[in-house]
Amino acid sequence: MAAARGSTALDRDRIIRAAVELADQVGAEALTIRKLADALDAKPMTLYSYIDGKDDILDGMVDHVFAEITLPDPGLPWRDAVRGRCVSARQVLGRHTWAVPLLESRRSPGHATLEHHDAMLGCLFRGGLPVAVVAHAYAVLDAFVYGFVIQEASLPAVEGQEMQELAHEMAAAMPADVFPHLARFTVEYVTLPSYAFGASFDVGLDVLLDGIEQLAADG
Amino acid sequence: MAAARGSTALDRDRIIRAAVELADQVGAEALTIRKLADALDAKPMTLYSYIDGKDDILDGMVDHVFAEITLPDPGLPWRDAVRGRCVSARQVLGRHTWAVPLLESRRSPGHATLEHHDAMLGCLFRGGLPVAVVAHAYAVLDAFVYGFVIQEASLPAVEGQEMQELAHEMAAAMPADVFPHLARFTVEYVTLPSYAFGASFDVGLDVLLDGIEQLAADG
DNA sequence: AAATGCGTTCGTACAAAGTACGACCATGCT
DNA sequence: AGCATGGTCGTACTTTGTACGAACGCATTT
Repeated sequence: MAAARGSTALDRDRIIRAAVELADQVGAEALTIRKLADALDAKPMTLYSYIDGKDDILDGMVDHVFAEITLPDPGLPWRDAVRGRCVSARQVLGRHTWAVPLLESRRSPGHATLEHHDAMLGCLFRGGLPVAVVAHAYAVLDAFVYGFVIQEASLPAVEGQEMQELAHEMAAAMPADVFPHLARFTVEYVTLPSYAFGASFDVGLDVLLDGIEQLAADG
Repeated sequence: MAAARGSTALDRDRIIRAAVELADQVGAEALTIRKLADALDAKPMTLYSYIDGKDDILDGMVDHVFAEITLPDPGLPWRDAVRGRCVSARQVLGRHTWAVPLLESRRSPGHATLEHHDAMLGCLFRGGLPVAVVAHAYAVLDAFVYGFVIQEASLPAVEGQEMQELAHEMAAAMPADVFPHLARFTVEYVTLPSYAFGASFDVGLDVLLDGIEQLAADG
């Protein structure tokens, strides 16, 4: 009964956690039952006693990621609370970039996911926003966060030394006569040492929060 | 030499177009070389004369989708032009929901993709926005569009009769003591006949455009 | 005209992956 | 002791991408 190797007994949660870790390392496409089993010191078929096929694992992984995101702090004004959870969401999804595309395909939200959504709505309600504004705020903020993370993930580099080198390469390779504005943008902005794609996150987030406050005030 | 069946001769473009069509019907995960070959009245291996593995097809598909998006109209004020292209982008990506997750994983942007980005930057530059604001505007708007499409795609229904029925089911199944705010939100808002998730798109888009104008004005 | 070569097509086959099936085995209950 | 139960996993089937090389048609060279 006691598992060999120093490993703890297998259970669904341990499998999910190992899957998340593996996906962090090799990406979601490269996550296979066989590798996962290896990582758990088990054989592929053994996992099937605890999980209901690969889709079940993916569902569990998404839920696990949601659980990592800090919930909006109920003690804070709604704006600060929401801001905090959006920043956290970006961080977490940035750690698990494979998760964002998965959010799309998963059909059955887990407990942590629902919990999370509930907390967000509660925060907005407590802020006194009208229902319609709550709905828009929710949709719009999450769209922004998801989309931003997708973009960050698709960038080969995001800032710093590596980014600069890459930007210079790109600038050199970019045919300025075919894509003049792209070329200009790269040379005039992306190659600057101060360039950081991520800076746009705070800008966009604050614009949205301002806008939502405005909607609530007009409402 | 002339292909049998009424089909035109094979070439890369025709393969990509068929792939897009197939993905629209069966989804990106279910897109296989074999099915694609069938759709083209060819055998799997035949495709490899024109394309360089499946990844090449995926790259081509992404580029094809970009080509479908209406470019910002150079004759319009930047705000209207950008707005128009964002609306178009949402429509196009909504038609090809499989494309959004793909944007993340693809590494080599095609010609249409670059063309598209160039046009967007050109539009913003012509509007007289400072480079930094252009960068933020670009990042923030695309984040919003991508993220919104992802969310729309993950919803089982989005509005209308079907949505209402589903919302009622959800409301009935939702344990109000565990997820009170989610329950309230569903009952008070989602079940309304007027509910339409998509309405938040315009709200968010205008908030962002307002914010960008403001950034530009502040210098 | 014959030979040569090149581009296209595709039959075959292999490797990787998900997972159904059923055998094996330790545990605990009667 | 005998038996049921639940976890483990060896085996094997299916689906996928794609390497390999044979077959074929056309054009160019000799």
